[in-house]
Amino acid sequence: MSPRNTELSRPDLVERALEIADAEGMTAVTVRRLAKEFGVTPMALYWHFANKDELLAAMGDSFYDSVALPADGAWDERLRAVTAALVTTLRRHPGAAHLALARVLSCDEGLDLSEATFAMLRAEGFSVIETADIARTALQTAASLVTQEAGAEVEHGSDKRDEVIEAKRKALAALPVERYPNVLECMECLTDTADEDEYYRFGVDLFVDGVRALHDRVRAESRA
Amino acid sequence: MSPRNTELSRPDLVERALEIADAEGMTAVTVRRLAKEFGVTPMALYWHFANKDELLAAMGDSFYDSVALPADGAWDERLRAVTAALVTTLRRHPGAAHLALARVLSCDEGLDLSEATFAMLRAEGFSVIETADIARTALQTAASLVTQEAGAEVEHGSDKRDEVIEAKRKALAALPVERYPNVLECMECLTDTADEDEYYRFGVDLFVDGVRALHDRVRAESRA
DNA sequence: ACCTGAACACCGTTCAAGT
DNA sequence: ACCTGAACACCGTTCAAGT
Repeated sequence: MSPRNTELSRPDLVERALEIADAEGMTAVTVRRLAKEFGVTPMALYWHFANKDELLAAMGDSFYDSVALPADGAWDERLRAVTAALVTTLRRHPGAAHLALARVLSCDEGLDLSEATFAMLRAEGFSVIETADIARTALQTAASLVTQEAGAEVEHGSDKRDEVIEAKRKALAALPVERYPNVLECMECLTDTADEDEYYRFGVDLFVDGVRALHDRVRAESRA
Repeated sequence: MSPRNTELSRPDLVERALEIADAEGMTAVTVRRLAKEFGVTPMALYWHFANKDELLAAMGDSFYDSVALPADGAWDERLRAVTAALVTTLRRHPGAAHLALARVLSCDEGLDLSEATFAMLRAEGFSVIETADIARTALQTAASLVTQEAGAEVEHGSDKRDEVIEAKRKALAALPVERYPNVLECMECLTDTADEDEYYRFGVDLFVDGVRALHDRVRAESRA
């Protein structure tokens, strides 16, 4: 596409791949397409990545570069803070956000984040099993919120998103009112997120509240 | 592969596709592969499905055929029951479970389930936005639990799963103890789910407890 | 109604070769 | 050290044709 005006590099390739994912969906992220973007033959990428999986892994890893781990405050506030921080990074590239899930325990930055979160939860009295589950759920919650946001429709790129959403809305609107009164009542919220900040706050709260309830049970049992 | 001993049909194709997904991962589910399984040319499938997306949609829809919607009990017990019921169906085909997410509001059975769940939440005083978010989270929670279960490694088929998990365990075990003491302590839980029932109970509880906490807040505010 | 044959525009990946 | 050319075994999908 564009003529070679710059050398290839892993970070540049990853960045461009993330942009393509957001613009046209992950299906558009192919070795050949990426090569074309850099004005280079497909096989050139194999010098920088062993294979496509390694490219996807690098894309996943990239999210953990910019996650600030909070050190102060009560444990539940810190848990909320990591979850919110994860949401923030993943939101930068919704189309590729799910790639982060498989990489938490497979890159240094992800491991650092995990270690800090684990330490916090263990110190608060959670068992190893609970700790693993809670930390996994925190990441999963962040990824789900970003990926499943109504109106995000992350599997299609930002190019075709509007028509996909419009089609979905039309399909819902055509539903029989007698049978699906509540679905129709919720139609707006199901196809569009009116207040994004509120949406993410709600989702993170739901998770943290659940953990807090569990925490209270754990404390109650240990006192008994 | 096998010679044509039976006619092609949508349900048979879907069933076989789900089996392939579990055995070898979703990447193995291709039009050509599926055709080969039925001893038929790839284009034969295009009589039964408009395209591959429609096949994937039908796979996703299939999960909602067997979800029992509970009618009695307290609202939180019913919410727990739907979530658990979702877990149960999705667990039948972990490799394809994520396909159910995009289809809740796009097939009759999914819509029926949604309508019943929405009605229950609305009757309990949740707003339309809260209702939509909670219902979405219930499904997402179920899917995540199934997909992210330690030792499930759903993206690789059941054939290569063991070596992938072994590799992951080895990588974690090689980590420096000074830097990752808590990760190492949790290693077992991160690579294997010791008690599956407990794992799912924990995950569903975490979600329902979160909703209950929210519910209490809603009630407290409406009284004020 | 249901399936095939041939063809097209894509994939990821190899390997030897160029500079 | 970094990239190319040619080739291979795959994809999904079309369209006209067979029965």
